[in-house]
Amino acid sequence: MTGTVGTSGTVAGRTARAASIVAAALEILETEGREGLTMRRLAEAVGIRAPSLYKHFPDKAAVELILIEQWFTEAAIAFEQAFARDGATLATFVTTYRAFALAHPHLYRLMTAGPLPRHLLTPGVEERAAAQLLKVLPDPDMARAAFAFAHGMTMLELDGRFPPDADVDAAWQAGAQAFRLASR
Amino acid sequence: MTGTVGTSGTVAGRTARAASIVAAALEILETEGREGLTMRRLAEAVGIRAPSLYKHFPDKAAVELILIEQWFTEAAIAFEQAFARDGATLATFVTTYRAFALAHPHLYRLMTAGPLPRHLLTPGVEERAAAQLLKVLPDPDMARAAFAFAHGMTMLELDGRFPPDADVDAAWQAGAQAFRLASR
DNA sequence: GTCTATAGTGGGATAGAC
DNA sequence: GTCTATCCCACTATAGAC
Repeated sequence: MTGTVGTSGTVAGRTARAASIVAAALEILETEGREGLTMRRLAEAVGIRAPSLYKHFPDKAAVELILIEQWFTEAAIAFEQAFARDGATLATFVTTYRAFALAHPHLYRLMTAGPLPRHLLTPGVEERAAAQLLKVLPDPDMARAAFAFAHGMTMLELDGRFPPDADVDAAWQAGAQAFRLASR
Repeated sequence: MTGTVGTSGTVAGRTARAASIVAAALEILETEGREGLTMRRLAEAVGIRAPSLYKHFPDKAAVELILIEQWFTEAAIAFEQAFARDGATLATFVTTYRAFALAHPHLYRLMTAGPLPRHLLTPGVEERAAAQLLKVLPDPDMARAAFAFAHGMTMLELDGRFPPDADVDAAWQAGAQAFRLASR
């Protein structure tokens, strides 16, 4: 039981081929980054020719959007599990945030680069992720500031912007401490 | 007295033509963004053909590097002046930081995207900008955290990632408040 | 649903004449 | 220092046969 039915069986409303395209896209993105994810490269990984991809997705953005949606949900689940395991604290939040981003740097960039096409996202996907932070920082403005801190730290870390001698761990902790103080 | 001497007079060690190329590059970058800045487009703005650019700069990266250097210095000056005028406070820092980034969004992206080629930067350029923040937040870890906050807010704001109903001003203030509390 | 062929666009950079 | 000509690369996407 793999969930497929013949050659056009569906899993979550997508054909098996479409699912394999998304899987390949994830693999390429994670190993080669966003520039590495081209329609030619993607087709090659799946074992077909590039034009055939357009029988399954209208364009490249559609493939990327599915990755983004999938991983918003993955992130929300990661936060939910971490909170259940280690307690819903700011420390847990930043630790989980950082670990997620460092484990999937290219995916993280894809998810956070440019405007979010909210009108194309499944409703609730974004809220589910955001709700986790609001659990530990109920004030929306403070929560957004803390989110910005986490995002900024992540980008600076991924982009290698901190000087070689910087103690990045300590900076994460200092920021968490600041927002902990402010939330009391 | 414009500082030029004949057709190859130098200003700060660069020829007049090279200076006009950099000026045009800035203009294009600010109005059309980083993708708009191509060697063809740049040459057109200067009034020459693209291959001629390579008589003045080894490659495109060299042109971008000069812009980055120039504007690191501009940013440092902006902070120094703001501190002198409004006092060296965290509030002045975030206000100046945000204003600078919003006034030059494409330049800001260029300056902060990807690894800093430190070995190519004039020594002291980066330090001068960083020193300003250390005046108000002497602990280097806390300073880095506050810098990450400012960078994150800026990127989220420039990328249009905040929901339409978010009070971005309030988020900036909340973050500033958090780091102010933590620095006491 | 897959293919071949190709359109259309754009980019950075070099060679060599003047 | 400028030009013309050109290379070589890459990309997204479409048309139409099978």
